[in-house]
Amino acid sequence: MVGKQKMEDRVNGEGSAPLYLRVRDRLANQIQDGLLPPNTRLPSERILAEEHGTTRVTTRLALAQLEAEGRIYRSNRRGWFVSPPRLVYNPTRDYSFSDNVSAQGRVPVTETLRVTPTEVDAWLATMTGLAIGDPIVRLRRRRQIDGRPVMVENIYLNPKRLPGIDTFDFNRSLWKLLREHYSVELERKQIEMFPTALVDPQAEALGVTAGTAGLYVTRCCRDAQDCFVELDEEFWLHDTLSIQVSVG
Amino acid sequence: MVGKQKMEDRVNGEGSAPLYLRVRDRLANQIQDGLLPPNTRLPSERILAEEHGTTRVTTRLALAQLEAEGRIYRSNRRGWFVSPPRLVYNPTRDYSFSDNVSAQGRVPVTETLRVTPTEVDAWLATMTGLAIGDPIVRLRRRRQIDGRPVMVENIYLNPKRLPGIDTFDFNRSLWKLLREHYSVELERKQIEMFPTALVDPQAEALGVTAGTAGLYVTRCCRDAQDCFVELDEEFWLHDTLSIQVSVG
DNA sequence: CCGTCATTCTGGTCTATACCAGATGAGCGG
DNA sequence: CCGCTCATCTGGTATAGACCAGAATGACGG
Repeated sequence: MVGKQKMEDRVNGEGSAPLYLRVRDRLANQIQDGLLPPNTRLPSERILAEEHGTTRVTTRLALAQLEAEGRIYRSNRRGWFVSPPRLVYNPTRDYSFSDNVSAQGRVPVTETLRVTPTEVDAWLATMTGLAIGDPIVRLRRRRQIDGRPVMVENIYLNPKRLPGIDTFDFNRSLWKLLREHYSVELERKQIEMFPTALVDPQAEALGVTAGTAGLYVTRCCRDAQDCFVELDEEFWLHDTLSIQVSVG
Repeated sequence: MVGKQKMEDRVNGEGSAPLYLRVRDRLANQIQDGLLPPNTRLPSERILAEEHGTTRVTTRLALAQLEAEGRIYRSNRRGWFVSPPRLVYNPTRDYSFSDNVSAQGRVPVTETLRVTPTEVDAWLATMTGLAIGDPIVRLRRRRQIDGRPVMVENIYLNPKRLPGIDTFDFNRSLWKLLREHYSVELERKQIEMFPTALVDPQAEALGVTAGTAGLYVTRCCRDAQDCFVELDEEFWLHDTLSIQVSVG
C-alpha cells in the first residue's frame, strides 16, 4: 500500500498530499463535474472506503472535510448527500423566510414547535432592556428548505407591546402579523452572528449529530419609539446559507 | 465498560451520552470554570486520553467538538489552546482592523505577503463590473491578534481609480490611505459571507491544517460615483470573530 | 390493502496500535 | 555566547477490526 502511494506521487504532483485529502478531492471533482447532482446520496462509507482502497476511518476524514466546506451534508444514519446551493439571506432586510425561499425557487416549510409564556432571564434582560422577571412569550420554530430542516429559532416577543400575541397562528409570517395586526414597523435592529457548532437542543431539532457546524444569528428588533418588540435567535446549518447585505 | 456506562445511565440522565461527548463536557466545564484561561495549552492528547480512560481517537473526537464550538483551537503540532473571546467586527463600518483590535484591548499585527499587478479574471469581472483583462492590483495580507494569525485576505484595487497605488506601504491602514491620498469616501458596499472550511492557500498561510472551520467574508466597495474602488476577500478562523451590525 | 416484524443497510461510537513530520528544547561544539 | 544537532515531545495520518442504534425495506399475516 505504501509503495502504491509513493508511485502515484511521481505521476501526480498532488500525490504527496495525505490520502484523506486525495479522497476528498476525488469526491469534490465528481460533485463539481455534475456526476453527483444536489441532494444525491453518496455511496456508503464502506463502499467508498473500498473504492478508494482505504478504511472507513480515513474515508470519514475525507467526508468530514467536504462537510466542513459545505459541499455535502449528512442525514442521520441515512447517508451523505450533496449540498444544494446556499440560500441567499439578508438579515437586515428579509422579513419573510417563506417569501425569500420561494423567490429562490425552493420550497419552504415552517413548523411551530412550541409557544411558551415565560419570564425574562438575565441574558434576555441584557439583550432586550426589559427587567428580569418581566413576562415574555417564547416561540420555537423549525424551518425547512425542500424538505430538509435547515434552521431552528427561538423568538422572544414582548407581550406588553404585542397584547394577545400568544393566541395567533405562528405558521404564517410573523412580520406580516406584526405589521398588519399591531402596526409595528421594525426600525432598529441589532444583529450579531458567528460560526459555532450546533449542540444538543438545536442539533436534535434539526436531526443532525451534535457538533455539526452551524451559524448562530441573533436579531433584536425595536419599533420607531425604540420599544423592544422581538428578539430572534437563529441556528442555521452552516452549509445552507450565504449572508448578503448592501450598505449605502 | 459497557456495563459501567449503563449503570451511569440510571444514575445520571446525561450518562447515556456517548463517551466523547462526556469528555467534551468535562473539558468544557474546566474552561468555563476558569481552570484553563484563554491561550492556555491543554494537556497533550495522550495524557487527556489516559486521564479520561479512553484512547486518542476518542479524545480527538471530543477535542474536535470543542474546536467546532470555538472553545479551543490548535496550533500546528504544538498542542490545543483555549480560545480567547471573539473579536467584535462590523464589516459595514469598521475601516481599520488595527484600530478595531486595539480598541478591544488586543494587539494587532498586519503582514503584507504579496503585492501583484495582475489582470481581471472572470470572477473579478462579475464582482467588480470591470472587463476581463483590465489591470488590477492584488494585495495579500495576513492579520494577527495577540500573536495568533486569525485572517488572511486578498484585496483587489482598481488602479484606474487609484493611480500609483502599487507603490505605497500597505502595512498601514488601507482605508486611511484611500481617504487621505485619493479622497475616496466609500459609499456603496456589497457584503457577502458564509461559513466554510479553510483549504490550502489560506490554511497554510494561517498555519492550520486543511479543513479548519472558517468564515469567508467578501466586500466590494465603490465610491460615491459608483466607480469600483476595491474588493476585499477575507478568510477568518471561525472561532476568532463575532459579526455585529446595527441597522436603522 | 394495510399494518407488523424481522432483516439488512446505514452511519455512530469505540478500541488498540503504528508510524510520520513538525516543533521544541537540551546539550554540545565552536 | 552563539549556533547547530539530536532526542523527545507534540499532533497528523492511517490501519483493522468491533459492536450499536436508527432507517429502510421487503416479506408476511391479518
